[in-house]
Amino acid sequence: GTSEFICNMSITPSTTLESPLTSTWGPTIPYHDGPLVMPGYTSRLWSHDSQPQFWSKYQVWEWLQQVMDIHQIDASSIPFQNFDMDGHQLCSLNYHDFIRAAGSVGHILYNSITELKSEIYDPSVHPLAPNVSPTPSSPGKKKKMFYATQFTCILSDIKRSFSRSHQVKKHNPRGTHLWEFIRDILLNPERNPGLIKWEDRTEGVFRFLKSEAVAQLWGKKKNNSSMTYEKLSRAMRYYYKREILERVDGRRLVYKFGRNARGWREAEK
DNA sequence: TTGCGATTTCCTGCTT
DNA sequence: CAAGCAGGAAATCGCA
Repeated sequence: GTSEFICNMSITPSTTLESPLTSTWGPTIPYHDGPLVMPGYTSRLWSHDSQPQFWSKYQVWEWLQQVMDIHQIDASSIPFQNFDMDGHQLCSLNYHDFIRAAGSVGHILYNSITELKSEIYDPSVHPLAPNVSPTPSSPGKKKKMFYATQFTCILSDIKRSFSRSHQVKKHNPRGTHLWEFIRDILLNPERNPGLIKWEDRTEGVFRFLKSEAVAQLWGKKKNNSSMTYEKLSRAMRYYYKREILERVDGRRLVYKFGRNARGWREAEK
């Protein structure tokens, strides 16, 4: 096939709509299925390549989403509010803390963060032919960790491709659907510049405060500069039939999450 | 290449 | 009148 050069991470100058949201919600990174597995797959998922110790709260939250996604676990199965912390705090948690905070999923999260803390990935190194010295300041022990990490990556990839072919179909990675995009804005008040607001948090009722701004942001995510609230709302209305949203009549710009919308509740034990 | 899901685009008509 | 809301119909796009 034709191979196009996709320039998707263009950094646009600040506009009135520019917000912290856009800097971390870049477009999904395209990739082709190369060899057997992809090198550094895990690290590639994180747009923030910084060390977890320096993550912001939002990055921690993003990491949670990614880990849950990789392991095909529904995001609503763990209480995200237990991870309302920045990277420094996250890194200070021990194994039992993770179990306490996330139950059975705790060990997965613990393994992931331990892995990320232990080594800096080098995506340029192919795991099947790792003949590059890792980092300047890491002799023997760290080198071993490096290979262990790469091995874990391979395992993740295998697990992932296995899941892909044998488990529940998953058309899009988490966060690419409109309702998830909306939900994620709602769930990050500190990064939500008054775009959408909860009307009834426990009932899942919310209202657009800046409808066109949200549409622009959505358009930006989809690389569609001509997105409007008019068109976005049509997509929202399609969700009624699928019960991802419930109808709220009489109130303009107000919607409500339906039974098929996941991960918006604050505490479901 | 085809099929399908999830929008995107456009539109007519109705409501606030 | 300007925004929203309702849906139908058809076009797109990415992915399997």
